[in-house]
Amino acid sequence: MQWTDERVELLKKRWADGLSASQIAAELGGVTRNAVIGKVHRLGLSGRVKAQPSGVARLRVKPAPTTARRGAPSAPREHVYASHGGAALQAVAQPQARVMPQPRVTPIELVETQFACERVTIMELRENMCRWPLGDPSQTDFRFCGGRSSPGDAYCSHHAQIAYQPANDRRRDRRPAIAH
DNA sequence: CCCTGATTCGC
DNA sequence: GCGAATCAGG
Repeated sequence: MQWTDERVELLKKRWADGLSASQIAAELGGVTRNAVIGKVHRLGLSGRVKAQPSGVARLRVKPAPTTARRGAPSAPREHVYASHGGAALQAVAQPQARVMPQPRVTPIELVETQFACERVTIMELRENMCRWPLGDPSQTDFRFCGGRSSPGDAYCSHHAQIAYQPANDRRRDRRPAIAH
């Protein structure tokens, strides 16, 4: 694939939108996230507006000329960050919690977490995560189980058991009620 | 492990 | 210029 003007423009836009490199790569197609990141750097777009904590410029010392080749794991690159933001972190003192932590337990959670689902949002859902729905898809608190599933499989082992329950097994209610 | 961006360097 | 391999981090 080549970086046509159109693709570059879309890349710029999505990058400005805050999408991750992998997301952009998926949208563009034909490129990996590495390609996207590489291009971003070549375009000089790197370093998205990340609330620079203090006035400390994120200076990066030029790496000393090294004899180590790419991929030499035992050749430790010297740490080159001039600042790690330590001062800025200290400046942000944690305010005392004014409100007691509350065990917010909604009825839905009572029911749905009985099997310790990950409860991921659709954005967090990945290929190898269980897509068992939790709750009302029209509500904002709708989640998916998110448990580990074999890549390509819709559900985790637990929910697959429910989903693919053979019809002739249902006769005498052998399995626990489908509560979740 | 899943992911993120950053960097190097052979091509 | 491109991007895989790698690093460093969340």
